[in-house]
Amino acid sequence: MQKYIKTLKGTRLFSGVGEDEILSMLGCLQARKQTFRKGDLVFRRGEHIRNLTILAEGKLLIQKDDFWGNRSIVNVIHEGEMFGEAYITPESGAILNDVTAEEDSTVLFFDIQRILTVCPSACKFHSLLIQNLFYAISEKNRNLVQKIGHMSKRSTRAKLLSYLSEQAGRHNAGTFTIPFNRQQLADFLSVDRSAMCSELSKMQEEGLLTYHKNKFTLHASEDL
Amino acid sequence: MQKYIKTLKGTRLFSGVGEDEILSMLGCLQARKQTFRKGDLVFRRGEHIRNLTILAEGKLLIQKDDFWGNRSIVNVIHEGEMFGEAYITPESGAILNDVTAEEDSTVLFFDIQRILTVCPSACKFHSLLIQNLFYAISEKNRNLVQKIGHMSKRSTRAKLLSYLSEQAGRHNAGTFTIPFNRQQLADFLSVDRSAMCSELSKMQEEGLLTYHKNKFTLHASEDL
DNA sequence: CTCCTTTTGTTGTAAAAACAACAGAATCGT
DNA sequence: ACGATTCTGTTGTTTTTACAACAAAAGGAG
Repeated sequence: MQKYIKTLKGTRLFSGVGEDEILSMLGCLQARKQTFRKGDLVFRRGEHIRNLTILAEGKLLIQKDDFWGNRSIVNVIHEGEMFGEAYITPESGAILNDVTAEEDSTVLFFDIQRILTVCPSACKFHSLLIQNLFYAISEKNRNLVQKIGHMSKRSTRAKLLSYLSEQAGRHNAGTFTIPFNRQQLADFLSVDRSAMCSELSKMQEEGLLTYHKNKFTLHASEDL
Repeated sequence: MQKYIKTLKGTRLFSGVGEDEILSMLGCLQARKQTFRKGDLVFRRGEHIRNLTILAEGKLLIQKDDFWGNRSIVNVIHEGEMFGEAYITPESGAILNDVTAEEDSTVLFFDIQRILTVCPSACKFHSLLIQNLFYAISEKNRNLVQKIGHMSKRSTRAKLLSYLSEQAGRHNAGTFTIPFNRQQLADFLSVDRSAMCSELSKMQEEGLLTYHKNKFTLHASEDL
């Protein structure tokens, strides 16, 4: 568990909390860890979630398959991010999506009640933790809204441009690497992979962008 | 302000808090109210949000227009719901969407820091309030994921069915009223209005459903 | 009630996406 | 290094959607 203290220090949830405090909080929050192999299911649709979970290592995909076999990738979870937290509340039913390990991954589980309940003997940093929890889930929320922004675009090209320019903004650079392969990007934007591939080709031909594997470079329109 | 105590009592945020306590908390949280006429902007894209806001009366739409003039409705806010909360955090920039009053509306503003900061002299129900805040924003999150579920469907028909069956589930009945007119429903699902209208016609013709204005009835497939 | 505005439904056409099938490239395990 | 598998790109066909233009219905204001 010690091994992940540094990772936790970098997470939204423990932001501002010192390593020593994190160590003591791990006990207070009844932390538990579990490892998953690539392809394993971390949560399965229909499961009831009782813990706050953080990805300590690896990469996860939140995805949903409908009964026509269409897969939709709702979100990617990177190292240090929290997930499944929206389905911990009493009024929420079971989780509606599968969470699968895209790489070998390590997940930490925390007792949510210990975080939400402010007892008199609370750790010194408890209040900060609560604030961080609020900030973290707010960020999730904003990400979902942004994804909706991409998906709401009418054409595949517009969806791609919306997503890619967001990524460029996030990396603060015209060149960046995306966390998806082609099929996954298509599933994320809810478009057909092959159609998306050919659209990417066209855009490259037209000089809008260049790409190789997952590395993309957007070209500014040189008009002035 | 007194007038809205009963409404507040029914909200997620104040769930479990008595009317007397709410009254005293209103002061503690520095509540402020503002009214808007139909069509007014409650928040404008680019604005920085500093308060937790609850809709006390009326109906709001969270929407975004891109520079091609396509409008996308991200969400509806009904009476008693919280909104804009994801953009209060320090790391979030300005809000990315417009929030407009779909009807004459009354909005209450609360000081978020007073909610998040657990001081020793905190109101008795403060801990409950924090828990409720977490639950409320979690619910928002689940709603966004559900919307993504609708939008991820490939065809207009599948999007409609996904949305309508969710609504049926929510109302726990095959007959229900949706909070959108046709244009708004199209903007919510990100499809063309006229195409959607004709798709609805076809579905009615095929006996899948019946509708009149905003009132829909889904017909179970009578196969057995 | 009547006019005016907004909303809803209809149709045809042009554009775009989904789908399917395949070839080439990259990656992985042994 | 090898074959097997997965990933990426290409193309042609079919289906669906967007778009535009208009008619019908509903709702509001005076």
